[in-house]
Amino acid sequence: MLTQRSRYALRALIFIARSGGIAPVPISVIAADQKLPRKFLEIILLDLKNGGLVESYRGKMGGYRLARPPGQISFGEIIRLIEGPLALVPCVSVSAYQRCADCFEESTCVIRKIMLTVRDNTAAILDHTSLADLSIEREAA
Amino acid sequence: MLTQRSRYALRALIFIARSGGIAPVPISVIAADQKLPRKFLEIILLDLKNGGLVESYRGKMGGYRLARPPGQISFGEIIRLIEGPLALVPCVSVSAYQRCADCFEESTCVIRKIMLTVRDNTAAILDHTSLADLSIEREAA
DNA sequence: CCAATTGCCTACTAAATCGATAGGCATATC
DNA sequence: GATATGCCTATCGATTTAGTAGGCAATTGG
Repeated sequence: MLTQRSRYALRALIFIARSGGIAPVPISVIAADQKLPRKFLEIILLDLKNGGLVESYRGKMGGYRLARPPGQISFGEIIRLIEGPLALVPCVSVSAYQRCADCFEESTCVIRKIMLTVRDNTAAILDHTSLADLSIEREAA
Repeated sequence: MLTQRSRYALRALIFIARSGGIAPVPISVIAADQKLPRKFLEIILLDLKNGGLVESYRGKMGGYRLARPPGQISFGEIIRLIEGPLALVPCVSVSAYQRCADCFEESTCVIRKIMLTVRDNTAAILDHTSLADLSIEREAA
């Protein structure tokens, strides 16, 4: 399961993407609309900023904007940034590979084999879906 | 990422499946061969027993055996038992569905849509691979 | 019957993570 | 210079994680 942080991050980014004008969106607006704890959201947005997904502007009329076009921000990148690797075991992670402590031979490990398949499938989906792919909601709205 | 518990559970079960004779396998043998903390492994095996995946026998000549043929024990079932739901968000879990607290409309939620796709793909892989599918290792050994 | 070997049960613990909250400083706008 | 914004530091309680310790219960072999 994803942590609350990741879910909040996704909702905040989707909200920003949809509010997608030129004017930055203040934290308080995001928090109010999405019903997220304001102070907690601050921390998350700071992480998103440090991760290069959003830009921030201070002072009156300040707030947050996407750092790139929504089509270039994938769900995979967001989740990796906030949650960590998509892989279920370290030895199949691309972004954070780590050999298992007492692994005899990776190439013959059954666990690794199936976990690699899972990772590749998951990554294929999450990395090819971006904040621009919000078609369902647009139809509904 | 999976917890250590889940990884240990997988390794223990695979080891039991491979030692797959009539005689039960003692914890100490599993722990020694797989280099797992013995006492910790006890707890995990108890969970696997309570979850109906293994049977235990006490006393001399005691130990653990699979409760079913290896072909009927899937990776999905093991992971769900020890780790919890495969789903990344509760609202797409089949085994532990839960509506999101402040979800307006599930059918139009973008996050839900992609997470459902991920879950279905993951479940398809993990539920259709069982302890009987150890072909790679057999080839190598 | 007794000793050895095995699983089972209870309790405990140290460390990390999770989900926040509080308060004040820095900066930009009007 | 008041106000609205983001930024930084610190703290907190609850839960989870990854174990460890010690002894009781049952089964088997001699």
